Amino acid sequence: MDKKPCNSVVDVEVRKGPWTMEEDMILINYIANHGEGVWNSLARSAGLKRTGKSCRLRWLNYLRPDVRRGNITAEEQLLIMELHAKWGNRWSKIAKHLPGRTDNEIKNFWRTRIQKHVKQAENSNPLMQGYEHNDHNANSSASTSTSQMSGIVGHNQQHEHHANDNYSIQPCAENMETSFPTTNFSTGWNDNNWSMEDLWNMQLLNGGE
DNA sequence: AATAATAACAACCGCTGTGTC
DNA sequence: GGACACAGCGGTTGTTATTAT
Repeated sequence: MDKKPCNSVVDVEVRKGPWTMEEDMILINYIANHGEGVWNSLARSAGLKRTGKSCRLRWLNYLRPDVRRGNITAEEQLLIMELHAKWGNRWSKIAKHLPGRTDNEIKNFWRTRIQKHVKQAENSNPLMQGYEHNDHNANSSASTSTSQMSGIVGHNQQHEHHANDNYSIQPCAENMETSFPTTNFSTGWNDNNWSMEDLWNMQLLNGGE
C-alpha cells in the first residue's frame, strides 16, 4: 500500500444510503478501466461522492461480475451451517468456501433465517440448545450441530418455497450452474433496483469508458 | 383495502490488522 | 518504533417487500 498525502473524502460532500444506477455505472466503468483497489483515491478519481469503503463494499457485495445472488441452495445452507459450526462467525472465511457468495450475504442469511429457526427449535427441543452457543463458541461439535440443523433446513424449506421452488436436498450443482447466469435478483423495478445484467450490458455498450 | 408485523437485504459503523514512510 | 492510510471483518441499523390480521 502506498502512502500518499490523501485528502480525506470525508471533508468533501459524502453521499450515503442506497446506490443509484448512475453511481453503479460509474463504479463499474472505472474499475473496468483502472482495476480495483486503493478505494479512497478510486472514489475520488471516479468522481463518486462516496467513501472508498462504501465503494469497496458496493463492488464486493453487489457489482462484481462473479457475485451470485439469491436462492441459497440447500447444499449451500448445509455448508454454511457446517462451516459456521466449525468456525463461528468467521463470515469471510465461510464465504471463501462458497464461490460467488459474499460474507455479507452469508451473514444476513444466517441472521435472518437460520438463527431464527435455531431459536424456535431451542424452545421446542432442548437438544438444540448447544447450537446457538456456536455463535460464541466455534469449537462446539460440528457434526452434532449439522445433523440437527438438517431438520431445520427442511423446516425452512416449507417457508422458503417462494424463494426457491427447486429446494430439495439432492445434488444441485446443476441447479446452481443453470440458475446462476440467468439469476435476476430484482424483485421489482424502481430507481434503485436493476439487474446486474443490465448494468454490465450497459457497461459493455459504453465500451468500458 | 388498510394497517401492522415480520422478513430480507443493502449499507453503514467501528474496530483491527497490515504495509509504508 | 510510531504515525498514517488502507483493507478487511463483523456487528448493527435502516429501508423495502411480503405476509398476516
